[in-house]
Amino acid sequence: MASPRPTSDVPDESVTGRARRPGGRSAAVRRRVLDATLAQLVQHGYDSLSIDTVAERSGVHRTTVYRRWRDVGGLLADVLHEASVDAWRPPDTGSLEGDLVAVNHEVYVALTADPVTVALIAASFRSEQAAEALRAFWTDRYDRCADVARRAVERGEIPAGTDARRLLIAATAPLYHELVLLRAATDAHLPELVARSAATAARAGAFTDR
Amino acid sequence: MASPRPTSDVPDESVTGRARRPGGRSAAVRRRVLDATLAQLVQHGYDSLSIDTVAERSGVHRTTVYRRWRDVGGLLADVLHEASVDAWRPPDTGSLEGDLVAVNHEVYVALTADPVTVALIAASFRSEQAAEALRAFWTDRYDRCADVARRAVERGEIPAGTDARRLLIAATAPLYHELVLLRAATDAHLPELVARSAATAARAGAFTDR
DNA sequence: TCGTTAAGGCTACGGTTGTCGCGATAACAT
DNA sequence: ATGTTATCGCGACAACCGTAGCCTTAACGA
Repeated sequence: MASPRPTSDVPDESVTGRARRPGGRSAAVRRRVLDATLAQLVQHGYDSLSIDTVAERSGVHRTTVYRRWRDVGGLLADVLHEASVDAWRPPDTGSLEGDLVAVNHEVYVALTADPVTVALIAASFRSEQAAEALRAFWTDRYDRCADVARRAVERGEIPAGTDARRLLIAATAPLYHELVLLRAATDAHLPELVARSAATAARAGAFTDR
Repeated sequence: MASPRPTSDVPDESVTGRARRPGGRSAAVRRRVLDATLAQLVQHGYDSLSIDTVAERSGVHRTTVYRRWRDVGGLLADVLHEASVDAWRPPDTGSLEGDLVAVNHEVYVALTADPVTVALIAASFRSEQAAEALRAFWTDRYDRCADVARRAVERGEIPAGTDARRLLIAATAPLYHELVLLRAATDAHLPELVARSAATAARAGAFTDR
């Protein structure tokens, strides 16, 4: 006994293509596969994304991709994971309305110009990994956005006790609803309109507990 | 010439499994297939839904189902189409808040207890037919909900000029967001909470134009 | 340097998915 | 009644998807 060899510990991050021998080759494989995934997605859209196309494009063997990422959702989850390890902070424009408008513009761009976001949402219905990655990503972002509400309270714009998460969701959800679920005609100043509504609502105390 | 034979008119509703000879056999086939689709969905979930399973279950040949409905999205679109031809009216409880809460309870049930809704959303990412059917369904429902806002204006609860669609979306979108996109822990009184926020916002004039 | 072994490459296989062409059947018009 | 033809059933097919087994390569530790 004694020395606990790392034979079967490693928490379990094998989920996102993480390897126990990440040096050299494995890292190169991951890089090639993720690059190929993103390139394929950008060039030919979500429907073209399959393990096979990514494998061929990356030059990595089919079975290897299957083993490490399991399915398309796994690939996208890893892409998102890599992209979301950043120092993103919510905008700080000096007013609640300004902050919310800025956030919504980012959401708008993500939903209309960035194929990864929509692809991940689509994949989340067919892959538990994708769903989990998306949930984690959004939770993280909404947590970081708590500052927006906190600052607004400090400035006296909105009542103390305002629930930051509810406020942020009220500000962004209609955008997702229109663009992702309804796929309605995209009105270019919808982000502003929705953000302003949410700000008004917050000022009226719509998101205070109880 | 003369007599315009119905050889190739029929607008184009062939999209939803509609046949040009709907009598007897075709009608029976449609019935069996739609019944099988719904039964399969209820019993084994969306993932189990494929043209093949539905065909086998219904006793209709694979190729026939492929020809008339094209893909799973087409099947679900037809199921929805059949189910949504009803006389649904938005609730009329006597107050805006009451109406919104009632609507949200219906949405909540649809998203947590009715497999068709979520299945259709999932399918809408992979099938143009499903996306179109969903868009049409929601447009229709939001249109009917305009009464809720109209009555609230008449009662003097909210300002004239309130945009009914924006109000309704503000009331329901956070629910879709939490349950469908985030798949967050389902808080049983979330529908009420969100509806009340929207009512407060509407009273504060958050949804008036400009 | 060298042994251990995780990870990648390869081949092969069975199941599923979507399509095509043909012949049979029955809906509808005359 | 009878002819036309839309629709269905059928068999076959290629393409794709996911997995298993086995061998090779190279990461890592001693």
